[in-house]
Amino acid sequence: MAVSAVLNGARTSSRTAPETRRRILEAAEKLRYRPNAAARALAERRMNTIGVAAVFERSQLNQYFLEVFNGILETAAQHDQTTTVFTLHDWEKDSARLDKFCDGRIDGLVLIAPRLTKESVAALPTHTPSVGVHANLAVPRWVNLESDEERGAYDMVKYMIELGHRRIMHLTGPRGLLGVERRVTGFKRAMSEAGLRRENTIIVEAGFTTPEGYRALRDWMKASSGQKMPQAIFCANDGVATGCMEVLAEVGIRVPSDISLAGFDDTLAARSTVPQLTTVRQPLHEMGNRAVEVLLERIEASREGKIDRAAQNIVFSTELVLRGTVAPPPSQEIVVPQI
Amino acid sequence: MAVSAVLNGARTSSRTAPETRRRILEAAEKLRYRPNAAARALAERRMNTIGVAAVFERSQLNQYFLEVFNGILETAAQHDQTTTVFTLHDWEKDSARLDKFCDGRIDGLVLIAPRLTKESVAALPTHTPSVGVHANLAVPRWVNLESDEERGAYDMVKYMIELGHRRIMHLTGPRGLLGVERRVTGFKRAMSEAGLRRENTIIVEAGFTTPEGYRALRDWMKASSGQKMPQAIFCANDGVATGCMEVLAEVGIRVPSDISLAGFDDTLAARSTVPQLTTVRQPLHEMGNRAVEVLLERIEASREGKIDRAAQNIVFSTELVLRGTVAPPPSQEIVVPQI
DNA sequence: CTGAAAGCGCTTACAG
DNA sequence: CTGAAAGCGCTTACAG
Repeated sequence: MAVSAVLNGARTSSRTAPETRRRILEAAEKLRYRPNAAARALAERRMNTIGVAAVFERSQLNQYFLEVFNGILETAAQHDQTTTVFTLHDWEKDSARLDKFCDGRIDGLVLIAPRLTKESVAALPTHTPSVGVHANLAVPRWVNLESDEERGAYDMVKYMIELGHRRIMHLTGPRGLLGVERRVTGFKRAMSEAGLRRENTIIVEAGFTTPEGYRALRDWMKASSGQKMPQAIFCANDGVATGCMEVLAEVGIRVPSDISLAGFDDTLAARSTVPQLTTVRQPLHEMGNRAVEVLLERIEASREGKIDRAAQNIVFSTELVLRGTVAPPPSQEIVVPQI
Repeated sequence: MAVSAVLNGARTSSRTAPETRRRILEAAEKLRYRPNAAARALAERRMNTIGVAAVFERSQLNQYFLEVFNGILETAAQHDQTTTVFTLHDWEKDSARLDKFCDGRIDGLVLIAPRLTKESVAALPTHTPSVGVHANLAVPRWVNLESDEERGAYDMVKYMIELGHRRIMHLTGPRGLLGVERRVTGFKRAMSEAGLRRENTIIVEAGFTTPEGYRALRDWMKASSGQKMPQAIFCANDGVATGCMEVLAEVGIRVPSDISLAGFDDTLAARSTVPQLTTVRQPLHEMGNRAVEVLLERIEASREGKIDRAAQNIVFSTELVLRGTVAPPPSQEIVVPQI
């Protein structure tokens, strides 16, 4: 008892005699004593650990994940929480495994970009507090952090239009995902507000990775040889935009003098191209920070018995980041070259 | 007892009567029973968790880390181990904290690119098995995974020389680090074997990040205005090479027709530039895989009382990855422009 | 085949 | 101010 009190310092009122205290400290030092985390966790019923679940594939090392994760690590460390990572291969199949992780080894869970279905929502852990970042659907009694992607897309496309662009392509992420559809909606809204219709609007599904961006643009160009190129391409994310840059470089179309190109997210990838990408910033790092704060609040609440039943969406604003890949359109139309 | 035996299945010989077994399973199902990980850890004296320690700064989101980490996660998951991450701000100051993490919450620790000093080596956890990846110095009784960086550098520079390059710059990482010095050594060896001396050899310290690469080349050019540009630049890593591409694009020097450029590591960054970077591949993902395997062996050994006292270095080979940024030098010398 | 008991290493009322 | 005791939820000999 005395040992526990002394060693935990502030935790309990230290009402130990100085001499006893000294002896305890001395012995602890001498023995290189370290309290055992598992035993403490068992007694206190808390691990001081939060879990992060994400799909993490070798093939698509994920800039997006890295930024959010970094924010999570930062805030977790500030609160003396350690972070453990659970990798899934596939949200559809693996969301059942989530429940297994919630076996006392973590106090709460943040799900990064989960792709949930109605069934998998039912399988979500119920005893362990959790929050989502960019979840693809609303979950009852859940907090989800998202950003105003529609607005971001709208702002970017409007900016392109103001520069004089008319014929604009949108290379989308995997259709059906909430965030993807929001970007499509923003794109369409900006186009139609400017009176630009069908013939100027090209929507092609790509994905979220650089190879997918490369493929999508290349395939479209193959199929459209001899037609007019778009004057600008608004991409699903920075990775896709990078893929586009490769295609364009290969065929000798220059960015931004011949064609404008914009990304989304503002990940490290946006600063790794030459010229650097004009993009829509989502505050991913801050969202990671916030996810942990919210989660910690929920953990605290559930400990005090007041389970927070209010579902809420926390919406972050997006921001245009103007760099080197968007410029006024060239005076002459460019024709899709033979590939 | 019976419950434990049944639920753990293979673990103990299941010698339970079918009827008892059925009842147990049924009850477990009905109650949605989940064994408590902390209690199990306490009883079994193992967490089935490995720790990963790395410096993880907001400012320099680290491609290198991401690749190694991904390999670690993969192998850990295969062995049903969870992975927890400890972030340090600074190896020098924080290596004392490492010891605190080793309080029973992890069974072993992998240190990613630790920058150790003699003092911090002494403070390294002794009871918890650990391995290093790219450690900067040899630690007694330790396993360190590294790659043949000298050879990688040598091969790349030799390749440049064979293409006809004579005046070659090496933009180094932070001087003093083992890996950095090895690359410098490989560079120098290739140069001197080819009979290229001082006047053709330009060594400038940069760092490991894109902004540092940008700064270093730009500063050098500022100070060298009117002199001859190098015909090729061999960079400390892919991030630095990306920084160089930015500078060169700004001043209108084309890669690779005017100047050749090579990176190191073959991270995602090497595939995000246009044209893609010619680089030296280190098998980072595989090194992450292997680190976990070795660590798990050591954990097992230490459990069986046979502490493995043999220090060993596991050396992976490097490999030239020829992409788009290295070509024969131009016929005319290029002069450093005024910046 | 089954169950009572001790122990893993802590924390937290509680009685002195 | 101090220490004996119970309990956190498991596993593992051990005796029946």
